[in-house]
Amino acid sequence: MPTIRDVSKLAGVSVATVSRLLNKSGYVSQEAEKSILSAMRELDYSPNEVARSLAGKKSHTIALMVPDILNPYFPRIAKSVEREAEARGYNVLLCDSDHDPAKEERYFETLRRKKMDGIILASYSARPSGLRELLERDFPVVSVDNVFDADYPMLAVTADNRGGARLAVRHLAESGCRRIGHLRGPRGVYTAEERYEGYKEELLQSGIFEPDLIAQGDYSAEKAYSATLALLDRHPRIDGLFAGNDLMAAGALQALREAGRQVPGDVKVVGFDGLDMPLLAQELSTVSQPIDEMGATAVRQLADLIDGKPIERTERRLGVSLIVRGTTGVSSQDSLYP
Amino acid sequence: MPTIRDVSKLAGVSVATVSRLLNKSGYVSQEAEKSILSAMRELDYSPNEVARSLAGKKSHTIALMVPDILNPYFPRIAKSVEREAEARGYNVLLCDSDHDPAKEERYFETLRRKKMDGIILASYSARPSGLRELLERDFPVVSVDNVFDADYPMLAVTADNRGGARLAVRHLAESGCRRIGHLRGPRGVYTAEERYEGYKEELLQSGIFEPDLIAQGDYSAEKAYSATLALLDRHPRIDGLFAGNDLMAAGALQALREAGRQVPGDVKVVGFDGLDMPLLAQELSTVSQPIDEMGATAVRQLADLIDGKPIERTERRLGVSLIVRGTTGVSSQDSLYP
DNA sequence: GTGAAAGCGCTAACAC
DNA sequence: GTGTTAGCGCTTTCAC
Repeated sequence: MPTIRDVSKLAGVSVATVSRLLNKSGYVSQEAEKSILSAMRELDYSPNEVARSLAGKKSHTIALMVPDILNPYFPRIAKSVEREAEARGYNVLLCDSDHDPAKEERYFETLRRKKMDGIILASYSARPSGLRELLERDFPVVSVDNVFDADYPMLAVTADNRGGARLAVRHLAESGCRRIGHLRGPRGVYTAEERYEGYKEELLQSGIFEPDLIAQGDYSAEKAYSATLALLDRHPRIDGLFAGNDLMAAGALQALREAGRQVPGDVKVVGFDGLDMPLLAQELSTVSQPIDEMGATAVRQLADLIDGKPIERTERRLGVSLIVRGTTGVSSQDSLYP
Repeated sequence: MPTIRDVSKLAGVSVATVSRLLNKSGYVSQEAEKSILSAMRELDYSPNEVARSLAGKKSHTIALMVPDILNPYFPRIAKSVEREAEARGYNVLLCDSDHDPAKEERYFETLRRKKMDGIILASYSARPSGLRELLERDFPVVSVDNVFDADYPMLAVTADNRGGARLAVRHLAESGCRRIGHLRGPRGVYTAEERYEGYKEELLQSGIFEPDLIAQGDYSAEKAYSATLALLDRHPRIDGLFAGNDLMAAGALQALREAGRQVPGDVKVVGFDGLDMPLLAQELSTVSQPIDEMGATAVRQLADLIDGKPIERTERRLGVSLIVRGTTGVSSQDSLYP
């Protein structure tokens, strides 16, 4: 593999000049530039980014930490993060913690060793100690769709979970539901708590809050399925259901179907996320998050952090919107496909 | 940040000894080990992987190139690749080409600069010139779910697409279908051609092959939706449909529903992939690929390539299996959820 | 405008 | 068993 030295020799200049041209730093005369360029072409030179990183103290790589890339929410995040990152000259290292705190900690150490320029944290484990250490070292980290407590001082990009939940529940109430259940996400997970709060607030305000209509889920369709069956068993007359995310809404729909409940006739259902899953997306009323924008915003914030630019807000909360479809009463014949 | 030199000083040994311990290469005495370990702890030392890469000629990172991480097939690949890679000490750089040849080429150049140890290619663009260059330089590359022609000599891990297609079509025929259509994948894409061939072979053998029952899709649900509507228009009496992948099957199901066709009553449908999408996975009969195994196998092959181990087979073809569910006649009440 | 040279933090001979 | 030292390929002062 040809090196910068080979190029400099062939071009009859010094490595410093080649480096200047490469990085567009400092002056390089027309003729020097010409001969360097042709030397590069002739040698098929390609700068060694590893050496650049070592000397220049920047790896031009950021890490994306997710709990499970199979959860369709995260490919959405990954897509937008990758896009924005690539556009800004960063590459993305995919870290799937697999919901395993040990693996996550392993990754934090790896990221430190690999001198990542920053981390987009789309994971939501409790209190990763590796993360605390990184933060103490002023490692640039931006959290997406999650807000940590004060022990973990970092930027966060989130959606308006509380407001979205209220939108969803209000819509159910306005559609005539009086017994509105909630299939909530895991305890201690920020978004789950926020959505639960929104649900509660709205119903409290309407005077129809009933704590026993809440079922515990873990953001997975499987758990949602069984939790919904149990909920139906306890409260056969439930007529509305706000699921903490679309995946759980899918599990709930399956359970409702098997329990012989008509949707939206007997029970109306609203999800959260606005994922674009085949079949599901045709039917499910949901609260849509601007996931792409969240990913892109996170990268932008991270890039500013890395560049040492002043950060105006430490928390960015993006708006959500209600999408009304078949599971709350509109004809399910409507198609998303053009 | 403390360096290996700081550790060696504090431990009262040379950097070489520390390096030996770090890499478990060469002998290190008990006492040296002890003092080094405590020095590391005291300094909170973390080896600089960038420097290791430069000196040691290995980045311990592989790239995963996908055309679109939003297509649910690719998170499956990503998951298994990441898992196997992490277990073997490699990290994974996510490269989403976005179906854009220019972006893909940009990535090939980047991967060369970043000294990736290898590439898992789950992309399927025609003839990337950047890839040819990498191959010429003996860059380790393993292709998943795709086989390139002889100009691109590399290992490949695929599923038995042809056999799977025959399984699907035979199942439709045995279920009583006589006019079996095919919603095929994009021209020139290896898996699409293979599945098409299998479809054709099986029907030719049964004596019910009819070329006009073939509709062109592009592996997306949207295109499948419109192509299916057009197909139904041309051939209202179609009674079976083999979709080239599950995403297209989803689009087809939507079209059939809107066209007023009963599934599986009027038309039976089989997909390909065995994706685990909410709702869809409850109903769709499909040919299941061992995606996890394909990803893991690809990483294993790649690791062997990187380590210079002898490769026994340049092409690995994994078996598939038919999963019969609601869209070919079994009660759609069956649930995948426990 | 350009070049010489000192690192960046680590590995790997090679010598002891 | 351990230490010395020459790189790995690049960036970046600092002179000229």
